[in-house]
Amino acid sequence: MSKKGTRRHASGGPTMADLAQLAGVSKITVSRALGDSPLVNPQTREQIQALAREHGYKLNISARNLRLRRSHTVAVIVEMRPSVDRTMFDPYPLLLLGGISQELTAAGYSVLLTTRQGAGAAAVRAADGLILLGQGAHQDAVRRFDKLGLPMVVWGAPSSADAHVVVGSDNRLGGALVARHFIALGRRRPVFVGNPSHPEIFERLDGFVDALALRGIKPLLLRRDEFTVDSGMDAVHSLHERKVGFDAIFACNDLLAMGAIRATLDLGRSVPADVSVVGYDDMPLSASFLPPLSSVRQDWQEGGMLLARKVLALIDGEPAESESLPVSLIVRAT
Amino acid sequence: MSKKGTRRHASGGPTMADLAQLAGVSKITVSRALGDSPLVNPQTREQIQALAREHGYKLNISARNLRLRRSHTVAVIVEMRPSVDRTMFDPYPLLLLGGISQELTAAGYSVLLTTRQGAGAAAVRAADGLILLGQGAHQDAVRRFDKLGLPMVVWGAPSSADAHVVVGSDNRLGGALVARHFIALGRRRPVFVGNPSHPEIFERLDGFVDALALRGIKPLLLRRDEFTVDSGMDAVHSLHERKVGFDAIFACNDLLAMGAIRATLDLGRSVPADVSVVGYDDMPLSASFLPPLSSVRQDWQEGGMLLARKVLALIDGEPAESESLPVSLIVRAT
DNA sequence: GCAGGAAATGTTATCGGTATCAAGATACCG
DNA sequence: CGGTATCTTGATACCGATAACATTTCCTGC
Repeated sequence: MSKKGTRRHASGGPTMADLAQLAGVSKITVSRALGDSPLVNPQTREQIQALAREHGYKLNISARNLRLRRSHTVAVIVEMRPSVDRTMFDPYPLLLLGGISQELTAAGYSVLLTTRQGAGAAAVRAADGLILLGQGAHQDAVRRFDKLGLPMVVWGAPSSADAHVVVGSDNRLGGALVARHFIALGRRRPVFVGNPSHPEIFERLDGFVDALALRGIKPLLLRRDEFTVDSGMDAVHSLHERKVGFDAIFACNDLLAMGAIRATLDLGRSVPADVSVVGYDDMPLSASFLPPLSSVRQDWQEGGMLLARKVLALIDGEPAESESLPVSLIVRAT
Repeated sequence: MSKKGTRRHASGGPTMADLAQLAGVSKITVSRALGDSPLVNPQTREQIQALAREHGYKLNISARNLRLRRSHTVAVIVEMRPSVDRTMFDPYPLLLLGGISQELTAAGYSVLLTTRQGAGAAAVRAADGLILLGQGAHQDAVRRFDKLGLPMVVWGAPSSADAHVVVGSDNRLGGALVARHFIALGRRRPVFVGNPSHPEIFERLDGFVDALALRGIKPLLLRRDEFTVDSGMDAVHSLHERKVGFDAIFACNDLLAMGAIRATLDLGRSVPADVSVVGYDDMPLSASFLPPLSSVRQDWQEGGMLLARKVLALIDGEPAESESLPVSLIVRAT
């Protein structure tokens, strides 16, 4: 009596075959009904869908992926190791991930998260596409993944050397905005603080230098590898010790900027009367810093969504080009 | 000449069947050889593995998962929407993710990242296990995922109401540490600033209150829903307006603490001479704040790894219990 | 009344692996 | 030398879905 023929699977619920038997139709009809195919009679479709709900039917993705020869998955490879290369060490990557995730799930894709180390896993090679985050300083890594031959999009600064699609915020523009701001304020001796060996930072510097050059101004480059408050303070102190004059500071991160401001104040000079300071990233804290910090803001979430849209385009065989997102200068008290 | 018989697949490389043909053996032997099964002749195995390398063979995970009836995947569901509920809005969740990812990939599992919104996707139901992050304020969401019947582990504060496995840092201990610190300093009128409707925060408050009660001290609860500097300043100002006396502040986040300190100084009182302040999370900036902020530190990465180990245990049918990670009070100038 | 066509459903094969059971080869035992 | 144990390999079926082609049913119009 209890032998109905269904629910014979140790683990997992009913399959399409089970539903088919219950509904008295064939597997393929169930498949079509659940996929809202116009090929099935609306009535039949309703009936089958109701049956599926009732029995808690769950599509087996592995089977579908196998048959369709695609995984409906995009692998996101991040550099998570907290290191001097701060890129993945602050809040923003999470927003980036959020944007990616939002856009991909909306398109019916899954997000497979991996670190560079774990990226040898078979699951990554099975992905339909790849998104690389925080690999800016590792061009070799980029090339390694490129060899997988998968549609790939990279977050960072566009590089003329390689031909992959790069999405990033417009770091050159960021630098230029700050330069123009300084020029408008009549500053003559600006300093750039940061690590230009990182491609994105280099772009900022480059845009900064170019825009200043239009007025015949040549900024001083003060290289600092760590993006911390202490490092920012240290930078200004070193300027003072070397008796180098300056009236404006462009720090390529808000923490550096805060340190620079504090050190400047320590030295008895006023911000912004004597020295203008602009940071980068506009972290939430910056607005409440004393004095409120001017900073360049980039839209990380939008960046994530754009990354996602580009891979999806590539996956669908459509062309996609590198793109830079606009940034904006938030002028506050400094 | 170019027709070798293999590589007839439009997309993707050779399959086991191809290798089998090349090696003159059967599919199953290839499967065994690549899986290092002791059933195959070592010589045959070498030969087949060499062949696989040479032809760039890639295992098709979907096929394997289908046959083995498991996905080797753990879904991580996060609350990404930046909201007043700050949980997923600061750097730390990324460290959590890092720990999770590291541990799971090491175990040969993949990490599927989803938001709560996208969590209806079939891919999530196909996962072997679930990890929930930042769902503290949404017990209903937890229950919803619980219904999937998958091995599940939640990050947050343990709840007596539900029976799932919870991993979190020991928030009660955090509160108690701060309380003891205040007691040792001879403080008598402590204030707690934060939003105790969030379970984790509530635990901090609870530990704080209990430890103070041992000395007959009853702290003032100052509820603040936003975890920002401004909110912290506002909190202290409201105390002042209401002419409420206080000599210690426990803010459940460093930004609140910074705001509180600043407002206190604005009111002409000294930190730490007149008022002691302790924050939570020990963000990188806190050490360089002026004055350097005392804060409770939790090990997020270790938390992530622990979460991962727990799900893996559950997946393997082993028991797992809720666990709290120790926290430590970093005493600085405040 | 029957050809022609649209609509609905079914049959069969297939995606790429792996478990099961069977079988051939080789070695070892008394 | 027959019998059994060990090692190695293979044939077959199957996981659960879908594509391609086949079939049936039911209309429509001449």
